[in-house]
Amino acid sequence: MRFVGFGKEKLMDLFTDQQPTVQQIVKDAYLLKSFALRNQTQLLADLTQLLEASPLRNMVTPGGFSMSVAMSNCGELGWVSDRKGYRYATHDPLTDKPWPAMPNSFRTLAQQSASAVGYENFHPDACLINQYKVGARMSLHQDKNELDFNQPIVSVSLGLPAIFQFGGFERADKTVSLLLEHGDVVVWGGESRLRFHGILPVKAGQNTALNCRINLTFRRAGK
DNA sequence: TAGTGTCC
DNA sequence: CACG
Repeated sequence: MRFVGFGKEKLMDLFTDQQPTVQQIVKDAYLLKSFALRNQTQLLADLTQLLEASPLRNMVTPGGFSMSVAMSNCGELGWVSDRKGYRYATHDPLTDKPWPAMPNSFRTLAQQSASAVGYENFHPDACLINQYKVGARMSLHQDKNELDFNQPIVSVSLGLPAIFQFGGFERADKTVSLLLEHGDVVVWGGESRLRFHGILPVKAGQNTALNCRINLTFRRAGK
């Protein structure tokens, strides 16, 4: 086991599991390196298709600021933000149509990721698609608009690398930083389900097929 | 506070 | 770090 010291709370013990690609972070949080690479061709094809139906758009926060991350959704429910607040909606406010169905390639990856770290009954009904162009960021926040915190969060990273910050249960708590690269998956649930997390501004990058970072976040939003 | 501008 |  390799201890990685991070500040006052010694937040992180990071160690390698039996599977060389799976690392556990703090409690009930896992990094699966390169886990999404196997099916990436199908994944990207499905992504392109569903974004034609529900395009990426920059949503507005309740405070009135435009988010630097462009978003869309697929699945029964989609996360939306506007001046009224954050919530899940069955329909895309841009098209007034239901969000595109969650492709099998998406669902399978999410469930396999969750199973790989012990969440055997993950049934996502929502997939938030985040596009980070160079410079885009996501400040520390909690995923707490879902109805059932017993199900984990599965986050899939594609394209440009980014630094993921994983914190505590208050915004000011010490955070740890993880480099998330193309194909990496982060899963957190249980006692870590409501930890603050965020993404530092994405830097102009390497020679990737995508000139941006795409993040797929799978959740059980409804009951 | 799922942001931003500004100060020291 | 204050601001809304």
